Amino acid sequence: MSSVEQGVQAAELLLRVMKRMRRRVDDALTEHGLTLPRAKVLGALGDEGCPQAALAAHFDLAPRTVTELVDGLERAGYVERQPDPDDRRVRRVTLTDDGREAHDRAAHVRSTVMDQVFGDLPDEDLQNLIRILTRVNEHLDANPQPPPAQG
Amino acid sequence: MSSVEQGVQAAELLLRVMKRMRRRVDDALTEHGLTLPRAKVLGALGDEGCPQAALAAHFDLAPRTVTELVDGLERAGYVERQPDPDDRRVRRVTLTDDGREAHDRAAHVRSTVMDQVFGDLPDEDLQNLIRILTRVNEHLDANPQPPPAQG
DNA sequence: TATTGTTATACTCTATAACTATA
DNA sequence: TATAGTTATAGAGTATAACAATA
Repeated sequence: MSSVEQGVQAAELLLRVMKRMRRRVDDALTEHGLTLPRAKVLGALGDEGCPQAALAAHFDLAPRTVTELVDGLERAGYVERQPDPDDRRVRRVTLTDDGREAHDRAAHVRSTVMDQVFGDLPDEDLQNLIRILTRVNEHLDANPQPPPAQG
Repeated sequence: MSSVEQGVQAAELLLRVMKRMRRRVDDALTEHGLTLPRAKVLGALGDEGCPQAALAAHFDLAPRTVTELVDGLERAGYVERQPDPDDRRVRRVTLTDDGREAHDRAAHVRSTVMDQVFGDLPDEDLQNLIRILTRVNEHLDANPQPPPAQG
């Protein structure tokens, strides 16, 4: 098999693993009243909260998208929007006690699923996997996405 | 580092690689008038077309979702709905010539991106990656998702 | 009765554009 | 002028429920 074909095969296996992992995390989070994007937002909130623009930058999302995610979390009672004393345009998103609990549950869900997925790999394979994926990520860093053709 | 922590680290790397791969494929498909789910549907259509229920079963989607995807492909001129001579309830989804071309472009996009992502890995790493991911998939097969708790 | 695919409805994630309040 | 976040609008993906046509 050629190297390109092997690359495609690896990518397909990766897609398959990811889809199943994602599905398991999604289902478990749903039972805990969360979605993956919302759980990530909870995870990004420190103790002092965070302006929405910082979330947009951190997750590379449009401001409107952050409004949507924060709306959902606020409806669920997991965050509150609080005024920023230094800049009246800013609304700081802060965790409620329920939000902190939800975040802890989400973290537990995540590590449980990761263990379900990778738990039976021998240490050597796990280390190899980490090394190879790190290399792939570095390759992606070094080869940014080409912009759309202009012609 | 514990094995569980390594599992979490591997999962995070995997998520990161996947997200970037997915983003590149998405962007390239957008330039070709497609989305990932729609491209997959195109790929599943043989020469004789396919009833929508078969697509729903194949991709594990609700019938309503298939209606939506096929609507989009039909608007783009990539598929047509044709009556089934044997069962008047059934609408067979068939590729148009444009649809065939779009599918070919999508396949090319996919393998190009896969090569961008994995193309610089040494053969040994690629083979290891394939072996390890195959094992993970087998582990997932052997450990189906537990149903939601009933208490 | 069961199946195919629809309309009706809804939720989430994502986005752009126009706008308000503020800096 | 520029920034933060909103409303308005849109499109994609996903779903359930009710329904019509057909088997």
